[in-house]
This record gives sequence, structure tokens and C-alpha cells, in this order.
Amino acid sequence: MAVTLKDIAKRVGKSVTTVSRALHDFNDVSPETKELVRQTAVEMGYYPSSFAQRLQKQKSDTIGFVLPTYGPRFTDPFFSEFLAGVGMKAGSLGFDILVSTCPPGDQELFSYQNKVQTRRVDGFIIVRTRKVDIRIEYLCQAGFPFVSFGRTEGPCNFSWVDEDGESGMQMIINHLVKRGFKRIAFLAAPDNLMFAHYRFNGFINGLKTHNLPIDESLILHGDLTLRDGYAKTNTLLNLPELPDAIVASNDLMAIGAISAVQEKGLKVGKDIAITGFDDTTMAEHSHPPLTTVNQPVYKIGGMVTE
Amino acid sequence: MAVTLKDIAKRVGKSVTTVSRALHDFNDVSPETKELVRQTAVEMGYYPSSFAQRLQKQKSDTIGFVLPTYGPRFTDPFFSEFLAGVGMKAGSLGFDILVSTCPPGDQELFSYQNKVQTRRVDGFIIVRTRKVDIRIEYLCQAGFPFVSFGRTEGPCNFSWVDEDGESGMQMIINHLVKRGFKRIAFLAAPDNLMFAHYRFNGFINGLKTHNLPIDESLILHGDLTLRDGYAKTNTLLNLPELPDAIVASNDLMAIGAISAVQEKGLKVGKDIAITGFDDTTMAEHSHPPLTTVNQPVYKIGGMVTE
DNA sequence: TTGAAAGCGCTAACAA
DNA sequence: TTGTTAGCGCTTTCAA
Repeated sequence: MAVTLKDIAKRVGKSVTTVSRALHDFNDVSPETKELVRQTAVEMGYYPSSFAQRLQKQKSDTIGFVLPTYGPRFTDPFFSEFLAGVGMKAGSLGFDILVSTCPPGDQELFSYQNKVQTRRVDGFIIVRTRKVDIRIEYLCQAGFPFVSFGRTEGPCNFSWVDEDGESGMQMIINHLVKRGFKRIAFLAAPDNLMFAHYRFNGFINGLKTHNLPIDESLILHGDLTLRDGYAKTNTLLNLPELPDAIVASNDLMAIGAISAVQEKGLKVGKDIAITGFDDTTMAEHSHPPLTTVNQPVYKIGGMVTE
Repeated sequence: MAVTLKDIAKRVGKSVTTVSRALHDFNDVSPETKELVRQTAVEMGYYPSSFAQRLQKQKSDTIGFVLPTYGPRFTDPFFSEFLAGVGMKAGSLGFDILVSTCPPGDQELFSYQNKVQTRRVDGFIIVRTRKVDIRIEYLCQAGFPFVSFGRTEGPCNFSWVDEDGESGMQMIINHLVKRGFKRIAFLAAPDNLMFAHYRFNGFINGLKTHNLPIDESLILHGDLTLRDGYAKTNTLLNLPELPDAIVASNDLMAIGAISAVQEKGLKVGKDIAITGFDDTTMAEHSHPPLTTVNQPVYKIGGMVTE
């Protein structure tokens, strides 16, 4: 069984209180006692019980993070990189990360409520915010602490970190237009996702800036997966008049697009330009290398955590 | 502040003990009391404090999982898919997952010890086992529960789940040989990793089965990343006599290999065959589609957790 | 059928 | 400088 304060107290012939205070280096404990206690603690292999401390302190030193998993094939590189950033920062700050998984939907709120109610976490990290985000609404209304990566529609009276996806996407359009591409298709992401919304806005504004027409038939909505980028690109490639560029909302879809274009025997970057967004490692090593916008996910994970 | 047993007790005019037992549906509480307590609990919004329960029960209902992150660009799809499997199973079993991150190395053991000592987890999940695995050695010697995905060198007197990477790799070789490929290169993974070891064995045995010579110059050691698969393949492509097939230890390296081969203007699958291992979603949509071996990572995550 | 009391391991107010 | 007491919220004897 684990060594407790009581065991140390018995050994050194002092009270539990004194031992506790000695270990916390309070200055109302004599140097000799302190030294003795400390040494004994080491000798006996004492480590405080986190649950006892947490119960007493009424805080969990734990941050909750619910992964919005979409089915068993869940391989969006965003999450692993983000989690790595969160984990590193939390670790260095002495916080635990309580991870759970739940597909977006009805039972999602449950994951959050549950942890709030049983007081298992002091706060949450939210990712992939939606225009109307029930998670955020719930936490706000419950007055429970959280920080999100991403904003919501309307005023955001909570703590958030965000990227400027609108500018990022405009940079992409500028880049393409400068290289002579004019008939630009867009692989949009589910519009309820805020980041998708911003990137879409950036696309539209980019076209407008350059006085390019907005052709609805060139705007398709995908689900951010490689598979879907591939499928939607095939749809584009069956149009009577092909686009000369395909702008994807993320790298994954862009890579799917590359795959589809190559399969048709077309040359990526020549017949059709393709761009991504995120700068995943895959982007760098796609063939040809993908034009993309860097999003420092690891760093952002750390920022949100902090 | 949160509602406690005491609050309910006061409200219904019973003792805390009775309330506790009523909520646990003990049969020594009168039906009326039970009903009253239950209703009051719902009305008042009572939820038990997990820390109080855990302190009392002396168990954490929490499983520890230390992600072996390799630097900020940490995007191995294996981990996100595995974690999704773990999370789903743990959730349905009422367990929490305590995730932390730590690069393999000196401080790694610290991550484990720390959680053991402060009693924050009841057990661990270990992934990416090594031939000599200090994590496993430590936990075994400490008598602390864990289940690993992967074995170690020598006898494995602990609970593990594993795939048969040796057979998987032999299937790959059979597949290639049947199609007439003879000069087969191998992109190995760090040999201290058990799964890499098995896959390597499978490769060697596969060659032997078909009486193919083992050419050391065609065996290169990579680090499982796309980047490195790309780099090592370039090395292969600079050999005086090219291989006609490249077998990679995982999909990521295989995709890097495809990239390198295509860059040289060679046709994948014709000039040089390339195979992976894992069957990630990327494999399916590489161009051309990657020949690979399916490893049901999500399911395995669930099995280990269970 | 119920309640008092003890205890899980810790911290903190207060007295001595 | 130290110890006593109380309490965090819960479960579990044991006695009534």
C-alpha cells in the first residue's frame, strides 16, 4: 500500500499537520523537523494522493478534451498534432488531460455535462467550433471555464484562440490569380463549421477582389476527408467546362483532389492547379508538392491550453 | 456550489448513509424512502463527486495513455485512430482516459512513475513496444496493471494484444513475387521497435521462401515518417542497379517512396512496385492506390482497452 | 429500516 | 514551532 502522511508522521513522531506543512516548505516548521520529514518522505517513497488533494482543494487540475471523432476511420492529422501541443503544455503546467471521444451530435453534450457534474475537470478545450455551438452554449450558460480554438457566429463572449482563415484563403486566391488561373473551383467544408465558413468567405472575397465571377457550379461541399475530396473532384471533372484550379478547404481534400485529377490523366499544377490548407506533412510530400497555407496546429494547441 | 449527499439528507430529513444507500439501490432501504431520495436527488441536480468516490474506493477508474510524440510535427495517423478506439471503449465502460505526451527517452519513465505514484490511474495502455521496453519493465517490476499493443523480446509475462506482422509481410512478398518482382528493397523501421522487427522478419522469410537473395544494399532503415520514406527511396534510386519493388514498413514511408519514385519520372507499379503496411486512408487514395496490409487499429484500440 | 461513527488522505483554521 | 480539530464528499461497518 501507498505511503501516506500518517505513515511519515508516525515514523518521525510528529503530527500529520506538521508533516504536511514541512513538505510544503511552510516557514513555521523548524529547519530540523523539515529536514527530517523530507528525508523520511524520500526514504519511505512518499507521494501525495492526487485524489485526496483534489477533494480537499476542490479542483481537479485536469482539462477535459472531447475528440469529435467521426467513425472508426478517424485519421485527421489535425487532432493528433493539436493533442500533442495540448499535452506538452499541460504536462509542463502540471495539468492532466482527460480525453474522451464522441461524435458530434445528440449525445455530445452528455460528454461535457457528465464531466462538469461529477467535477472531473476544471475546464475544457473545445475544437472545431460550429456557427451555433451547443457545447459552447452549454458551457457559457453553466458558467464553466473553457477555451476554444475557433469562434462562433455572433459575439464571442468567451476565451478563444483563432487563425485568420479568411486572409489565408485570400492569399491562396491571390497566388492563383497571379499565376493566371481564372476558373477556380472550391471544395468547401460543412458550412456549420466556423473555420470552413471563414475559409469560404476568404475564397469569395478573393474572387471579388480580382473581379472574377462566382460560379455556383464550381463550389462543392465536402466533408474534409481525403475520400470526399476525391469524389467531389470527380464531379468537377465531369463538368462540361473544367475548372483550371481547385481550391480545397483543407489538405486532406486537396490530396484527394490530386488523386482524382491524376487518375484522369491530367497534370496537376499544369492542367489544373490544386491548393490545400493546413500544411500537413502530407502536403509537403504529395506529388507534386501541395501549395497550402501553414496553420501551426501544435503551437495553437499549446496556446489554447495555456 | 455542487449538491452533495448531505444536502439531500437535510432536505429529506434522513441521514447521509441512508441517502447513499438509497441511491445505490440497496435493499435495506424502504421503497418510500428510496423513491423520495431519488426524486429529491434529481430535483436538486445531484451528481456524486468523482474524487470523493475515488478516494474512498481507492481506485481511479482511469486508464493512462502516454503518447510517444516525436516532436511538434506529430501526425502519425496510427495514434489518432488508436486513441479513437480506446476512447470509445473506455467511455462505454465508464473509464476515463488520462492522456499525456512524452517523447521516447529518458524522461519517459517519469510520465509513468508520476501517475503510478500519485495514484492517478488504475492501469496503463502501452503502444509501440520496443524489444527492450523500459516502460514495460518498470510496470512489471512495480506490479502495476497494463496492457500493451505489441510484445517485447523474450517471454512476455504480461497482457498484450498483437498483430501478426510477420505473416502480413510475407503476404506482401508473395504478392510481389507472384507478379514477377524479384529485386525487392525494404524500407525498415527502427529495429528496436517490435512491430518493425516482426515486419522485417516477415520480409526476410518471404525472400527465403522464394529463394531470393538477400541484398543488404537494398535494406535501408527509416524512421516511419513520410519524409524519411522519401529520403531513403532517393538513396535506393541512386543505386547502380535499381530495385524493381520497394516494400515499406508502413504506409507513411510507402507514400514518401511513391513521391520520390514519381519525381524521378518512374512509373509506380510498372517500373517499381511499392507496398505499404497499415492500410491508412491515405493508402487508399494515393495515386496509384497503395498495395498494403490492413491493420484494424481502431478495433485493436478497443481490444486493448477492454 | 435507519443512523452514528469511522475512515479514505489531505489541508487549513485555530489554539497552545 | 507544533498539535488539535474540522472538513472535503463519499462508503461502509456496526449497532440500534
